Amino acid sequence: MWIPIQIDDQSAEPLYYQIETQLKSLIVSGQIEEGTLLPSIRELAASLSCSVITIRRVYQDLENEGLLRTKQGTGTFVAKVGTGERDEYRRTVVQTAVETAVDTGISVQYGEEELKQLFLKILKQKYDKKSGRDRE
Amino acid sequence: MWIPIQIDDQSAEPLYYQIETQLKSLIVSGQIEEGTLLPSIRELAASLSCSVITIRRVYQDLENEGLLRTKQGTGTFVAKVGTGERDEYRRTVVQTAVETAVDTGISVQYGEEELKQLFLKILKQKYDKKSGRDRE
Amino acid sequence: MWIPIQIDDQSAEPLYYQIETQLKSLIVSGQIEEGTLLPSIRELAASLSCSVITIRRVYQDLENEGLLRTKQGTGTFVAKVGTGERDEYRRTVVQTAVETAVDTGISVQYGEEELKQLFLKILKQKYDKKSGRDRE
Amino acid sequence: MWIPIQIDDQSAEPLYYQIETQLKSLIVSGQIEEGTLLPSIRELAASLSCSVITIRRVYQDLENEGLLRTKQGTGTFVAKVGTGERDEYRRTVVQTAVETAVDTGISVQYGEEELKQLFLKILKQKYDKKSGRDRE
DNA sequence: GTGGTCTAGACCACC
DNA sequence: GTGGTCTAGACCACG
Repeated sequence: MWIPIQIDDQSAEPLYYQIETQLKSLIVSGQIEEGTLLPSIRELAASLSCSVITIRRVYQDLENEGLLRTKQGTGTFVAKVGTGERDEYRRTVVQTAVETAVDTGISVQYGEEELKQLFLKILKQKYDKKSGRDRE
Repeated sequence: MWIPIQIDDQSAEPLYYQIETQLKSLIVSGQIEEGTLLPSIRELAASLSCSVITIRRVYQDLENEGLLRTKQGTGTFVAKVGTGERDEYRRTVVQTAVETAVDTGISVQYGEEELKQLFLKILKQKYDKKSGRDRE
Repeated sequence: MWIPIQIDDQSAEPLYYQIETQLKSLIVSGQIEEGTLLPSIRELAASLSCSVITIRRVYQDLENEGLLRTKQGTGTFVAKVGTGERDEYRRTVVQTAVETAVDTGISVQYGEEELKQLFLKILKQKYDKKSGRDRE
Repeated sequence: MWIPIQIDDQSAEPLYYQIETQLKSLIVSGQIEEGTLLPSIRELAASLSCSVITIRRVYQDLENEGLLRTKQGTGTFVAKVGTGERDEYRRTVVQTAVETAVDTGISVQYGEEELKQLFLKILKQKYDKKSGRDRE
């Protein structure tokens, strides 16, 4: 099974973190359905050209968070979690990011209206670009 | 001179980074005027209960970014930077944070309208709270 | 990997600065190719008999200048920088040194011809010595 | 007596060093004649807006080098030194600067001819500019 | 193994 | 008093 994960070599973010974040997003947003069997640690490591240790950590972390489940000798699956729980997670992640953005604005003395306009501009840009990509 | 910096011991963010970020905000937002003599590294270290080396690093980093200027035997000053440059910096920082927030929303399949409403809600909350504090 | 760096204990120049300057020269002149994995900070510190912190500072400074890229857990690499940028850097460094020399001459009232002859003499000396060394 | 010394606040060079270097140049190049009575420490400090400590250090250093002589209760004079000695000093200072420039060129793999052309270009520029200023 | 952070403490140079 | 350099050594995070 093919998993769409992009690694940015230039980024300062740790490898495991890049992979973990993206995989998490795919799961909680429903782009990978529950019950799905994920690629083996070795496979995924190979396809991302990174160490198995790194992937093992990712799977481990997500299992600890209850998003994955490992069956000995079979592989790693996306766990069945309540829809409410998944939505909760999804909401939390976005909310945190938005709060950070607003806090940043406040910290450098951005006005409420000024910040709102900036947000709306960027929102439009990004979603226009996205729908462009989606149509392809 | 007193500088309002809050340290969060629980945070995963490195100490030096917390201080650096806050000091940077104070400068680029104009809350500390250019030319101001900052507290000595020993003073600030004492008042934040951390090592002088940590403060030294903060001052040095900000000097490398052109926000501070240090003179041996005299002290550390807020650099005189073109207003344009400072505004530019201020804008970049906020824009990056907003972009990250929107990207996060997209990554977990948030709809444009849904994300907009969430943002507006948080924006209102935070600015209401802020104006409450400001009136005190 | 072995890196040819000479330390002069007698010099008034700070240790970190001597190392930094020489490493920078090696990189911008192309004597160390881009992408090369440099020795670990501990290794280099040992081979130069100095503290790891001194080397760490060197690597960090050069990373801030965009000449190196470090990845935690992996090591420190020579960054892939545009050739133009590297040439630009190389030119700037030499130009500054030459300007300083000429300014010094002017400040003590050297005549143009007098300074030129002195330069040509020293140029010849140094390059003759160099080509002698190169042949070895 | 007025002494033409420029202080660069932006420079990383220590204050005392900027002053010392310029004063030294004025003396060894003969722009201030031997026997001249220099301004008092307080006067010079006032006219350069710096600490008397800094000027005291400058006078002290130059006295140690034999370029100045202090008479109790009278003031500080430019010492009478042999012309040979003065020329020797003048030559040394320029030679060192030129050697540094050539060394820098060599360290980043500049070719002999390339470096020569760069030098001649800068030499011409600077002396043309100088003679422009002199004619004013 | 790698780099990243933080500490305490020393000594020097500058003003 | 100020900042600048350097040290030894600890502990953590990453691969």
